[in-house]
Amino acid sequence: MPEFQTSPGMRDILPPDSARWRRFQSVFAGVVESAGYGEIMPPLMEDLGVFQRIGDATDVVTKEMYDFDDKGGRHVALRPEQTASVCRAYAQHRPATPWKVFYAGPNFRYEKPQRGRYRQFDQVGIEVLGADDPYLDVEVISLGWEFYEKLGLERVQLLLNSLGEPEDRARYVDALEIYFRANLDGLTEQSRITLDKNPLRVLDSKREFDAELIAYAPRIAEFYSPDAAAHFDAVQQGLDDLAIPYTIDTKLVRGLDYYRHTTFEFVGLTLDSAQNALGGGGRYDGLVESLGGPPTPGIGFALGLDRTLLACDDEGVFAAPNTDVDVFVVDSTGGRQALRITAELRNAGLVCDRAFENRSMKSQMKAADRSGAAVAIIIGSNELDAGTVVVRPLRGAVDVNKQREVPRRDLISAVTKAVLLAVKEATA
RNA sequence: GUGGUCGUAGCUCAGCUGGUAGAGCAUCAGUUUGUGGUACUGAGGGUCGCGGGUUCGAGCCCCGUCGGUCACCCCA
Repeated sequence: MPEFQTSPGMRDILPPDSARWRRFQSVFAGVVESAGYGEIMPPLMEDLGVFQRIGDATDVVTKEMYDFDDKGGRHVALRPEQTASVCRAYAQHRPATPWKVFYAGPNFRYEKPQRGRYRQFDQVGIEVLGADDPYLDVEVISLGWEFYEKLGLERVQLLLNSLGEPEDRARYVDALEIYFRANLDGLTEQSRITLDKNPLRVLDSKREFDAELIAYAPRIAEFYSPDAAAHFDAVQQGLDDLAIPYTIDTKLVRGLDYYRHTTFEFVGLTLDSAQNALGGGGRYDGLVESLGGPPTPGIGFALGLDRTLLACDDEGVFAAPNTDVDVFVVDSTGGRQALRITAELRNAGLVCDRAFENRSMKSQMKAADRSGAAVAIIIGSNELDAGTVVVRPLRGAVDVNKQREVPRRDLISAVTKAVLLAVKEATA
């Protein structure tokens, strides 16, 4: 065992997984940029207070923050999510509205790690600040939906709910609390603790014992104001217009305190129920204000990379991209020729690799095969003397007769032709 | 944070009721003195997560600890 390993919940993303991650983020960027979203890259670390605005009833804020005093005595924290940073940035820079941004990058939460849950975890997401239009809710949700489609995922379910206006939500919370307090016998110990902290979250319990009481609990829909009901209706109509299927889930209350109106979650149906949330979001307000900005409505979502990739694995879609090279240069004269030839080929736009340490030709050919290259360039003392190189197709059966010796100056054109031919044969 | 479970070569794992460590794959080399996929031969590679204890003797038993994983919790 090596002396040092990654800390718990932290890991190295190695090739070819790293290429998959990068493609994941670029597919996401493609989807949201097509809708006019620009990337925001907030710092990894902010004043602790920025994140405390998320809500002091949440574990994310109270127990899971990576916070410390920096050398200047500032109490800072690694971001546990990015919505708060986006709102802080809005309050700080005051961009024109609606401000549509997306982000991609790591967040940090000090949790006990599990599969699909890490202390450093990547999310992609979008936020829109400064517009309170139900059709914006639909746009945001549809972009998440479209992203899953682009990845190739099919077993994804969209759960939808509305928490109403803040006053609706408050009245509902009161009613819930009264209901649960009158029926404490029907709640598990855990749920009673949750009830003290945040009655809404009792609805989230997946414990069987709680199920019956939750099933007969008051419904948020009974508390909607006319405006809230109209907003929610418009969102549903919009989703219908776009033929995006959704399931109303009145028990869907998001983890963080600042949500109101529309909330939604994307669930991976192939995943175990405890870890099946691929992403979620909703409409919020008060957050910008609490960070020193003007009252500003916001909506957004965040999608977790890890679980989404697990879902992709389950469905056999969005595999790691092929990282094979086009050409592999075999040089049995010591390596200097390979140095010059690879430089030439790369200049011409070809992806190529070579062997080092002057290994035997057989060994270099093996490396060429392993590299996945379509073509090998071989140069030995004969070719060096004759001013030629050997162009050898590598796909298919081993057959020395398929290779050609060409003048050194025809290298680029001969290789390009051979690579194209190999690609054509592969797709035929 | 609480509980269950696992931790042997780079990877996946085997190792009987305790008797001083094995396979497959991978790597390197050779069979083939200039040519890859298959085959054959050989080589390198392990303080059995770490630390204590019991024992004549521990990969195996006991305690602790670290890490993975699962459930709870929380959440993406």
